[in-house]
Amino acid sequence: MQTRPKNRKQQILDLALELLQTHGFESFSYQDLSSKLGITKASIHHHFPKKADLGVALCEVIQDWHEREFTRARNLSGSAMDKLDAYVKGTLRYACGDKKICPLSSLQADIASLPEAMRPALKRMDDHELNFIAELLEQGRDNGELQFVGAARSQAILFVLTCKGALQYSRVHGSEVFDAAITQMKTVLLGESA
Amino acid sequence: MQTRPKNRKQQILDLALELLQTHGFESFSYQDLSSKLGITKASIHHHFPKKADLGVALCEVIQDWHEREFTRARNLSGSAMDKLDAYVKGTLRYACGDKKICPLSSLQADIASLPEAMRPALKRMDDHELNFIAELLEQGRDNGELQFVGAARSQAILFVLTCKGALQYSRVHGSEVFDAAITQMKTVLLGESA
DNA sequence: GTCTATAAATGGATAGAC
DNA sequence: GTCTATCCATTTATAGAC
Repeated sequence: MQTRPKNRKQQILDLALELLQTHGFESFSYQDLSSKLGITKASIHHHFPKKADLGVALCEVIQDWHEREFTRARNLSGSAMDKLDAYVKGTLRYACGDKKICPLSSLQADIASLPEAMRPALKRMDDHELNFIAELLEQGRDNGELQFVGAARSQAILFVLTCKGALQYSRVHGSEVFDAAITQMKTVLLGESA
Repeated sequence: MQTRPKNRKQQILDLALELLQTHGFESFSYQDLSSKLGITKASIHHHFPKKADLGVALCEVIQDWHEREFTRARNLSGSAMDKLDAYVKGTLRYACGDKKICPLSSLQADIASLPEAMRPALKRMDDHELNFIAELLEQGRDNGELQFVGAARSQAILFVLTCKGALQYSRVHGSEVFDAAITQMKTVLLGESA
């Protein structure tokens, strides 16, 4: 309802994140941002002088979001599967929607053209996420709730790749692919009894 | 050794495919092609007037490659797992290498900015590939070699997403991720006895 | 913080000579 | 089939007024 938004910088970041997830970092321009926000390109440059600056700021946004979401999922009172579900449905699916993919997947796809400054941040976030999922899986196996062989980290890789790949496929083929992938994944983890 | 290559058109397509896998369709230019091939942009336009034409031709190249590879894998005398392995190591891994991802993954990532004419081709190829893997999985389950629950198509989704996601991750994090993902995947399919 | 104006580079594309 | 030359639009980025 406010004509003058309290924080223009945040507004730019919000839109940039959306465009990152729908089009990719190299495929949206300051033009896109300025026209959709109703301000000029020069104004965007005032907040983020170079596109690499915007990219680094975007990485911080994603990192903060991950930390909040991981803490939220960890603190749930339910089972390990409930927490994994909170990650998949709450974090990934909610933040992505039908036309968006995971921001980290988007950055990975553009890796060859990405500003140098963004790469360490990307690696760090990927690792952070993988560790979080591995922790939940380990927990679930320890209390007899989940079943899988080998290192929790290996199973975490399988889990994360499936979720993110499912989002990418769904954007092209519809959400049934996402549902099929997640259901199959859960069935396997719960011991193949279904 | 020939100074005048027999088929310039094919040479352009070969390079374009590589750039598609390393940088993405929107991230390589006629400039890139021309400088690396030692001819001018105008010459590339002679063979492919618009970039969408090049894109459609690229889809045909990928489709042909899939058909050859799928036939090759089907005709192997080994087990279902051997055929899946031929797909993973022979088709995907060989064609992608350390710095390349699956061309279909690359196109999926760029879907929002892709020329209209390429989209139906992408959907068709994704389906074709999924059907092929589902067929191998079904075969393996029927002869008692592989174990999984539910529809073969659902398990095929899991399988394909894992392989392609692993390639994408490996480009950023190194090939250990690829190996870990594939090993874990196979262990699950072989009945979790390892 | 936002604007106008503009620079400098790049990308896709075409015309016409050889 | 390849070249030179050129066009037009877009993109990143900067200078300076308000």
